[in-house]
Amino acid sequence: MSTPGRGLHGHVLDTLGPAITAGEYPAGSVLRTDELAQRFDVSRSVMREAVRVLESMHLVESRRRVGVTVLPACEWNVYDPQVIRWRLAGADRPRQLRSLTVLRSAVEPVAAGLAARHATPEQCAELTECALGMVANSRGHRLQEYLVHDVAFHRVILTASGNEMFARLGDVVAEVLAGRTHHEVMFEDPDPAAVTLHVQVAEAVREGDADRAERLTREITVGALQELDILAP
Amino acid sequence: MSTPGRGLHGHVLDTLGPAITAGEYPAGSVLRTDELAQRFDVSRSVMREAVRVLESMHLVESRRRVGVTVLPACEWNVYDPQVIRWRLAGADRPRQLRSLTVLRSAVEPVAAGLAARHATPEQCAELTECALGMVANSRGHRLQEYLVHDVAFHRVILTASGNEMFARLGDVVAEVLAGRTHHEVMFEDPDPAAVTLHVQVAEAVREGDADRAERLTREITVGALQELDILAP
DNA sequence: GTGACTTATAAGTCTGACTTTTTGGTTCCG
DNA sequence: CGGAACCAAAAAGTCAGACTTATAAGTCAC
Repeated sequence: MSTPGRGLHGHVLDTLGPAITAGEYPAGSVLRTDELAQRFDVSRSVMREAVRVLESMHLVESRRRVGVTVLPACEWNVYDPQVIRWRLAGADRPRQLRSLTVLRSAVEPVAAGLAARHATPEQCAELTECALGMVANSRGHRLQEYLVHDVAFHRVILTASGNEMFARLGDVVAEVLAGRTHHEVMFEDPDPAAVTLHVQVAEAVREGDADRAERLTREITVGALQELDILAP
Repeated sequence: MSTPGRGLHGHVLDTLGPAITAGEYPAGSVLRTDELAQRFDVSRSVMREAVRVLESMHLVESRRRVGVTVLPACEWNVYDPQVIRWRLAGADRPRQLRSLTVLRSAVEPVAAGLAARHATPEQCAELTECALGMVANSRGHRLQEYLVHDVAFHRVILTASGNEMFARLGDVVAEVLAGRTHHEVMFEDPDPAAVTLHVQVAEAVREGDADRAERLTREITVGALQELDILAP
């Protein structure tokens, strides 16, 4: 996915990144650039570039006379799309999926409210189209087609909010929705109530009703939380 | 701040990063590694490491026979703390501050609600202490001392939420609060109502009243939005 | 045991030669 | 005139090796 194998250092990252985020090297582990270079059969220059990238993600720290130290998970740049992808591909996928879903539940309602205020006519149209696409594919095991429209729907909401930080979460939401469809629950057709909510959100945004858009989106995200059993007992 | 001058490539980044995020090189601009290396008087290896880091932040893209192309702002990893710092230090500081404040307004109330459910006794105590510290420094131009406790308060909330994604926004919130105190409004003592709200949030969290904690925190963030004139007419 | 000194180590840096990919032009044929 | 195949240049990518620098850790004298 995304941009695989953009050079040798990319290949190294595709191996080291997942290994570190999966906890294969516990925090405090020390690696040596030269040894890694040998192990991956690349030159030191290439290895150094890879380490620099890991360092910019705060996955490791490089210090003279010590080596490359793996940092504790609380230091990681968990918003880096690459890190998110690595973690979703690894062992703590469930944990990551929960974190992201909680984040969604905080952000998307507010984004929907803002979208109701700022969405352009084109975005409103697109939103309606997505909602209709969801309806059209909500029955008969058309999960793949449903997913496409679902992802597009949430992307438009986030973009139309006019907030760049929200907009950049589009990929994250896409990943979560895709993950839900492919690996987790959802073996049968999507919940009709959720579909209806999406249609209503599109309505609210079109009519510029920020409060209603926010409230309805909150219902959607509450549903997402419940699917993962994230709720007070 | 943070980790300045961690090697030559760090110095290059400290110059190139701000320049790019400030829009000094418009999207699509093409740079050449060799030329940059000459300009910064470093070897190509060092320059390449710097470019790799910028690439991992999606600020630039490096392609053979083309060069290093500056990417449009919508591609940037705007959650990267380094990128946030660069942008806050640059020309679109106001815009960045608004984006972050809106993000806060979405995240913090939810985080407070979760904190009410998950906070340990120690965190509750710390929270109360912070609130008291805010009260104690809310009068008599003790802005610096007030800020310290304010930042600590929000950090505890985000951490106590138990969500790693929220916890990592501590630095961002700190940056926003500091920015508000130093550069923007706030030449006089903080709003007494806001101080009271913080005390009440601490109460609500201590009592495990998630709804109240969320509602009160929402009031705090609404205040922050209003300070920046972000509200519907 | 404490402090100053030494040493070994691993990252950091630089240089130069070589490889690979890709673009844009050129040529040749239909 | 237009398109396909070809070629050459440009810039990133890779590698190997020599050298520098910071620093953790060990050593020794006091």
